[in-house]
Amino acid sequence: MAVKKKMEARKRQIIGVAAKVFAGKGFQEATISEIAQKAKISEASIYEYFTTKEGLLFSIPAESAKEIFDLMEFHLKLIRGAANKLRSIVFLFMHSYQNHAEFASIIMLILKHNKRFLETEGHLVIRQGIKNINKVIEEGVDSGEFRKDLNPYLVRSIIIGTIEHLVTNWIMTGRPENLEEFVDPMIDCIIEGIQSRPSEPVHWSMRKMPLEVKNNDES
Amino acid sequence: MAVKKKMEARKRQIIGVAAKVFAGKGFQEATISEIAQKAKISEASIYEYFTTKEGLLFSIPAESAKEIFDLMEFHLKLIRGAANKLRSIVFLFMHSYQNHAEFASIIMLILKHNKRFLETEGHLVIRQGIKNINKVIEEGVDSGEFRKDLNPYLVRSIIIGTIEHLVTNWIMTGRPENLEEFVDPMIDCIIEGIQSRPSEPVHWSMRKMPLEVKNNDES
Amino acid sequence: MAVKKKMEARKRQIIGVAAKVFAGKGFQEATISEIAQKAKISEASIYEYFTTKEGLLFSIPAESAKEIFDLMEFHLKLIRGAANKLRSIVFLFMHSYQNHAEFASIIMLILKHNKRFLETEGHLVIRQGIKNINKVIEEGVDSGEFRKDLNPYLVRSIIIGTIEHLVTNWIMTGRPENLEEFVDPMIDCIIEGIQSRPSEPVHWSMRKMPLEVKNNDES
Amino acid sequence: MAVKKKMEARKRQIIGVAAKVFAGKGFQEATISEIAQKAKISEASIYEYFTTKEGLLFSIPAESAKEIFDLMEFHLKLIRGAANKLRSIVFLFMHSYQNHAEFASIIMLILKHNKRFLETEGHLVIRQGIKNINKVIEEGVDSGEFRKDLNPYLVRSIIIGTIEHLVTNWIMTGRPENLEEFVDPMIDCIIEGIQSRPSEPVHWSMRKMPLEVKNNDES
DNA sequence: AATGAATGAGCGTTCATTCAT
DNA sequence: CATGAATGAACGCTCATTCAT
Repeated sequence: MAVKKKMEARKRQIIGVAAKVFAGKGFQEATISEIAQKAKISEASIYEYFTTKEGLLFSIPAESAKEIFDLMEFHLKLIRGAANKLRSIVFLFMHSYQNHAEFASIIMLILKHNKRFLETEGHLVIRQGIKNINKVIEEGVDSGEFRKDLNPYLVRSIIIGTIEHLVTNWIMTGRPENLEEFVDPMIDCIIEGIQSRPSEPVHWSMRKMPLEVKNNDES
Repeated sequence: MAVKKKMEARKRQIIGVAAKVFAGKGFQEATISEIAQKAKISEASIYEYFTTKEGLLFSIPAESAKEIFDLMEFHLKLIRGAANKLRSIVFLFMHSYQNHAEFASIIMLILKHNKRFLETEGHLVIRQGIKNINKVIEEGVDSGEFRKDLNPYLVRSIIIGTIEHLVTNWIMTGRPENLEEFVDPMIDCIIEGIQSRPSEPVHWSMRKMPLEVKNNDES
Repeated sequence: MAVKKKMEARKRQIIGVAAKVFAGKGFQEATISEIAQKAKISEASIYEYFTTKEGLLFSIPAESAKEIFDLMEFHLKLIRGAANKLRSIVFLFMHSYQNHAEFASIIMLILKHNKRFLETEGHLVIRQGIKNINKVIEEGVDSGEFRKDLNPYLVRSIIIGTIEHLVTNWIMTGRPENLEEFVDPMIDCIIEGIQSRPSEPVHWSMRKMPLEVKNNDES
Repeated sequence: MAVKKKMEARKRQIIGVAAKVFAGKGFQEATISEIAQKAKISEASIYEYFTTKEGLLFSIPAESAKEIFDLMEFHLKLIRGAANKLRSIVFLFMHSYQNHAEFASIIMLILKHNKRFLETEGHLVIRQGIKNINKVIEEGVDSGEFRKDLNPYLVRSIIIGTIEHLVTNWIMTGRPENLEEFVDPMIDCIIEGIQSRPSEPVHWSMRKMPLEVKNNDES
């Protein structure tokens, strides 16, 4: 058991170092040699824990992703109203990416475009998470909070696409400094649309319920 | 003149082949050797036209992108109303990507994440094109068609992010088969929002106006 | 320890093969591939021991040179008289080059003209050795054995230049077969000059003190 | 005829440019492309005048060498005394190298070590010139000016070796700045030897006939 | 005579991966 | 469990040289 623990710890350590290196240089530019050096381990030893370089890459998001989506699921149970749930989801994404820049880099710049990753367990977690978004949208439609004629796949694509675009831009250019500040305007925009209206009745569900009242202690 | 033409033709031919290969295998997986073979040319000759493998890659979008954005600019002059213009823009993107799958692959899966590409002339064209979207949004805000409190960067991000997400998904999974059918729902969604409303007055600008029939007489 | 030894042995083996190949074909004409083949090792393995082809080249003289110059220093301590010391030095050079033709080739035909080699540790050893010649000349001047008005740099240049010329010629043409036979006439010539004299008093220091059991019949 | 002239001029121009490039970068680092560019000619055209890159290299010294050795022959006829003739020869070499640094570089760093060059017409000229030195030495021996027991090959090697060493050092390090100031001390040294003598009878031929005002202080 | 275009032939170097110890 | 040592397998890129025009 202690042995298993140790192995798990070692594995996590390698993943941590690999995440840094992959995020910094991309998959191809990164080398096992560099990862080994920075993890103070031999190259050969890395192959004791991971079958290939790509296998190591694919192992990176598993934990973080699970963490995020578990948290998401937890939050969604506490919140009422599809709009507020969406806001919570978007916030959680933005917050997580903002505070895990390496994770964000790896997801947005490397894994998102790797077809082999799609069949990975790491991606399974992500797919599960995305289903939650679908569920919330459908919930909103069913409850009458959202328009009946919505295409949930499209709405989900708008939400995720926007998030990914903002995060990718943030990674590539460094701007904007604070991703979270886009959460509210973004949700507002998606909920209400960009069209101006004579008189805008504020639906109850639009009352912002700030997420900030959570303690987010990440080391 | 004929000489120049010939060189240009050769160059274009190489670009065409390279686009296919890069789109099919990604940048790293693709080899100059394969491109040369398929272009029925020697590897060395490729280096007569392009300085490096990456230089060749960066040369691919230049023309197509310019074509698209020129067309976009042309259309935008003919269309009245910011919403309709946005619809036109989105349609043009979707249509172009749909009909240039390789171009789409290269942009979405390879170039979008290459920092060196950002400083390329190919990217300059794209940046110019994106400015047009900004302009349309600002125009809509100024004319009162859109809400005054919009953050144009955000709106642009929603539009581009959504497009990129849909296109990327389309490339990665093969579905949905028809990108263009997303144009109207997407624009509707973004303009009106996803919120259901008691009575939804249709703003004049929401009247769908097919792109092909220009000249919109708003009586 | 045994491990270190093995690596060192391997390294030396590669150096040995490389010396042969470089000496035979010159630097550019030689290929890593050939060296690897002859050393019965993979090309990649060579790069485990040496960073570049040039690095491998530069590693060749290090040991041999050190050996020679150490021996020189040892001998110089045993010999009295600057002239005899010079004779010893020249003999040692000629003897070494004669018996290490590859080493001679590499030094004379390849390294001597490589500016990057000047900043190498291998060259450092050589510079140290040359300093010894300077010291002997200065010693001879100080002791009155040599003329007071000598320019030591010039004298050294005469000695080294002559050696290099003879050795280079020997490498390039194969003649003369025996380099060592030039040692005595050369030193005599440099010590006494080529001028004929009415009566030539033999200074005590000119008594040849042979390094080897050479028969020097000075009648 | 005018055509021939033009071709000759063109050839000389190419040689001039090639000399600069080869001297500056060495044979391997130099490229036909660079030479062509600097000569404002196409690469292909160079091959109208020279069969190969090496052929071009070998063509460089022909003229300059002939010039020098013709001049040498001319001078030697005017001078009396083997020692003075040697002085003149050495001066001519040093002077020529000093004033044709590129020529010096090419001879000393590139051609001297090329076995194929030995069979070239360019080398023939040089061999012819060197024979003159032999002749002078033999003349000196026959006339009694030099010792009877001299090995002319050795003496010649001392002279040429020293020159080559000084020139090579000058090229490689940039010092000493004035090669000519070595002529007198060098000849003195070789003629008289480095040995100090109780009373030095100055042979008439030793009267220095300074070509330049010496004063040789090199650090 | 001049050259634009094309290429054959190589080569050094990198790295993920394996395996005996 | 850890790793030192070895390597197979590529690949991008360079350049001297050729030849049709």
